[in-house]
Amino acid sequence: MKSDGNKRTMHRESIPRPTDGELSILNVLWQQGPSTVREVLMRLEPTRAVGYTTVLKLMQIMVDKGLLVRDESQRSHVYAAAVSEGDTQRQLLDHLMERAFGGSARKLVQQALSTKPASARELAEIRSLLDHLEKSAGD
Amino acid sequence: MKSDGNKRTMHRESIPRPTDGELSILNVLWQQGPSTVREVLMRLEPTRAVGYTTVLKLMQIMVDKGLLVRDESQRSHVYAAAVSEGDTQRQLLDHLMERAFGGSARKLVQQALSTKPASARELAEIRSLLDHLEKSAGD
DNA sequence: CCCTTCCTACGAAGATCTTCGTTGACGACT
DNA sequence: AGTCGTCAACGAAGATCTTCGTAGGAAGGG
Repeated sequence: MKSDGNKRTMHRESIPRPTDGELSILNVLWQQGPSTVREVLMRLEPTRAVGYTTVLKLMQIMVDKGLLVRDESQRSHVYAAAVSEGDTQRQLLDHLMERAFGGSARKLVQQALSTKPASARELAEIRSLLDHLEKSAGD
Repeated sequence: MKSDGNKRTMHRESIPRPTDGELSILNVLWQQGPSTVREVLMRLEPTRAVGYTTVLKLMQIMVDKGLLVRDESQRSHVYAAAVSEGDTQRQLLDHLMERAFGGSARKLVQQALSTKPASARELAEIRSLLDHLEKSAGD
């Protein structure tokens, strides 16, 4: 019995921001593509002390939340990220910008750059990005 | 009876990252300086639906955590931020950078700038910051 | 003095996040 | 068929965050 019955009928209602634990799982899935719980665990274990059922539970919850999708055709279910890395980064960044930087991208960027100085090449890349933005920004 | 007895003996053990609720209170204290619970509530109410005791409790917990300091010499205790806005921003940003951007400041900055384009003046300010950084960054 | 108002302190409830033990099912191997 | 390893499902526990009701003390006015 497939128990839960996936809530296909559930309205898409914006997907919630992932927690730190969820993000560590998403990072694995973004990096290595669709994976089983075991495969995610293998990747997580070196850096985290975490049990199999813990990861399983988390990933099941993430399916409910809409963060992951699951393929149950195999005995070992295969999970995949249902949200893109970029969208997630944007969402988390926007949230932080609002809560801690008064919505100012400038303050955030300045803080980010002064905290962890990038390499000369990275700075050049950012500068290049600025060039692009400057063309379209009217103030 | 001062009840709790401030843990002067407690080691300073790094101060925890503030939660969203705590951040909204810190924002008030950073903006208007040391304030009573009532004063913080006044500032919060327009945008949030929150009760007096809720804010009181939160601020008391924040004192325990080391996020705020309290002056009890008045009947209405006066609270002040014990952490600077910049330090807090840096802490939150570093955390997000690690968890969601693989520690890359460049990716974070690019995402931030492309999400919410700054004005021409802001871009110029960032460019100026880059000039400074380039001088000191050797890579 | 008593009453009203404002304050702190306390405890508890509900929500969410994280963790894991246990159970029952499946599959392969003997 | 019996055994062993692996898996999903479930439930429960502990931690943290947020909320607020209630109680008791302090201050000020009548």
